Amino acid sequence: MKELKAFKVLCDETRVRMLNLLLQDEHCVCEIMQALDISQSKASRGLTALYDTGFLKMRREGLWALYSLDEENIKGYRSKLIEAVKEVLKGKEIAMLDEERLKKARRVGARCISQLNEGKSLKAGIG
Amino acid sequence: MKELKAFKVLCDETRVRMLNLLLQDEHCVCEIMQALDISQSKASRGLTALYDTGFLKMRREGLWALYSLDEENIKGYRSKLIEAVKEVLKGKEIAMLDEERLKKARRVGARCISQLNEGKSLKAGIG
DNA sequence: TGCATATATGCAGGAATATGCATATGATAC
DNA sequence: GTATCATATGCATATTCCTGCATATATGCA
Repeated sequence: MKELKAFKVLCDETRVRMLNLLLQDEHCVCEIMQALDISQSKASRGLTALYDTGFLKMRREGLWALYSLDEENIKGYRSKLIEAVKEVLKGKEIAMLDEERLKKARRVGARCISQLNEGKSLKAGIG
Repeated sequence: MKELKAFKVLCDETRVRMLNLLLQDEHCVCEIMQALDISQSKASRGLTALYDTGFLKMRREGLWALYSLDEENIKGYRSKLIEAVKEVLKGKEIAMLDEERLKKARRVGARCISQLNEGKSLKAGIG
């Protein structure tokens, strides 16, 4: 029963948090990894899993892989699952933290903002 | 995030089929195991898992453990998940088969109906 | 008391999953 | 071309999950 893969992908806290962030806007892997404070490989794998199960779509822009909700595909059981996810994360402290960190982690230039913030001697200009 | 256990319990085809059967009526372990054509321990564990995650309630009647939907508890994310399950099983061949077999597997006497049907020399009276 | 029945569970083997590390890939800039 | 960057992925390990088998538990009946 292939539909159960969609349930399975949402058993994982990291992936649920990712999906939650992507309900609103499109984001690249490095934004997500900063927002959730996780490793790059974890972020990449999680997003790929959500993509493979039909929740997300992806487009490339330069070096970035930009993931966003695949609205066209969010019908039937997937939309019910997303509603369930929303219910679960509603008012959760961690979800708010994720959103806070996401705000500070926008992809704005040739490098991710986190590096721009931390690095003192980067030449890259922004916006 | 304890709510994710509810997602996890529904990653398994057997448990999803169980829940589906119990959306309608109360049933004992032996009915479920016959309906799904699975082992007793598998049936028991599956039902226990659905119970532990708040989908089912249970009452005892003699030797039987009678499981049914815990309606009181099916609010919020659990109800969304159940809707998702319904969507997934809607029109599925296997779900129909489960229901067919369930009809023939009612608990009606001192023994499960399956044994009553197969055994030729059982004294137990029915109904 | 002793036996039969329905259910629950301890255990073990095997399968599936998650994840860090290192590296590959593919795009961009110089 | 080389170097750099964002992302993806192979590998190895740790952990979790599933399930059959056997057995324990608990109830009912004689």
